[in-house]
Amino acid sequence: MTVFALADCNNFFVSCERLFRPALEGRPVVVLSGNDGCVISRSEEAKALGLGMGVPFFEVRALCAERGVEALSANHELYADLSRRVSAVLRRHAPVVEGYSIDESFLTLPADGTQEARARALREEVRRWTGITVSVGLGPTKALAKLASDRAKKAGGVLSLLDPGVRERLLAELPVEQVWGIARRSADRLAAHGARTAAEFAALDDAVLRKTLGVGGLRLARELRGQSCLTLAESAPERRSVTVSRTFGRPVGALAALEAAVASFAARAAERARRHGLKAGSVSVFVGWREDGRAVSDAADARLPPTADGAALIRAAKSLAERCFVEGRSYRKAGVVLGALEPDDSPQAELFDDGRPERARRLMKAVDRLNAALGAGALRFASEKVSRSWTPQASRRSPSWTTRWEDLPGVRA
DNA sequence: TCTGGGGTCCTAGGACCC
DNA sequence: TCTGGGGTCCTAGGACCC
Repeated sequence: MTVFALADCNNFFVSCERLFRPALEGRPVVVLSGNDGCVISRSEEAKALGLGMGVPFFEVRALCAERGVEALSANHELYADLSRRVSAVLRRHAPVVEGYSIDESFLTLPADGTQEARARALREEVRRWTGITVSVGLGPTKALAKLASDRAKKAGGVLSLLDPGVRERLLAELPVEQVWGIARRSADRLAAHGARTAAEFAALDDAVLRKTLGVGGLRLARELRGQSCLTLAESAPERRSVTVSRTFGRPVGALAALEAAVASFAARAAERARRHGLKAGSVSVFVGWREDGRAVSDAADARLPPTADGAALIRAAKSLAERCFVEGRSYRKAGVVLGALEPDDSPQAELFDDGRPERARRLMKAVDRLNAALGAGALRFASEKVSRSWTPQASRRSPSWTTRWEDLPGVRA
């Protein structure tokens, strides 16, 4: 028998920033999303000031200035690298580690009474080796482990919900919308059946659960009862789609600029697909703008012979952008989604194959190698460069301390 | 007047997650 | 004036097939 554990990095993005700027320790710090739009990570001091998760930065800018809050633009390159390092340590402690998000991993531990000691040891090693603090939740199911990790932060870093009595007390007082997988819509529907706490939710009749929230809801309720329904993914599931999208730094009204943005997104998406050894059989482009104060969007998509060739995907994306484009609209964001992904290992001969796919494959391989050696973006398609007027703002970005030679921190004795 | 039963595949949209 | 970016799964309904 095994138990589930969830290791969750505390205030992850802020913690990453502090690693290389210890002066931020003990001070209120927030990390902002693209265009410095929203608050997406907060230090404990920032939370104490009442800065909420996901609030628009412009609403709290004055408060931040007044209270000396350090606001930083997100540096995902740095966070991704540190996330990999944390996972590497976790893998030393558990045979199966399922990366759930950039800052959370599920793992299993043997149910032999040593779980809490193991969890503490793991937490200590992650801290010592990476500088990141994790909270660990233990439970007989994934949903309960997740719930335990939420509470672990205030309980010394490790919390177990393996004891049924402890579990019952917690679920009885927990508002149902704090359960993993239950948000407002579902909470409203559950309230109609008189279930407002996690315990009341778990106690609902199976048929009612199925009818109200579908199979997912039923599974979740069973998980809260201690009956394990969700298994640990032994290996990462095949990726279904790749999206690259951005809110523009300033509105885009010209087709040429929109096409340049979309070309750039398609190139990045193609790179990501190649990194996963995949090719795409469909491309979709979406654009967003504002009308009477509300956000509206449009999209167009197309099938194409599966490919990971940047040039082919750029061509497709640009023609879709043209299809979406309407003169006079002031676009605020756009994105490219690659779908119908499949492994790129079987060079399935195309009908009327003239050797071009193979040449494109070799070209892309060379581009990827050069960009890996010289730094991302060293080599780009000309169509990306026509206009960069759409580039998002990120004026408060920290250096990529661990992934770019030119950003390597220096140490003075 | 009465209009089957069972299946597949695809897509759009809803809901949720971090 | 200013609200991110990247994902997943499920469901309902339409088209189509025998």
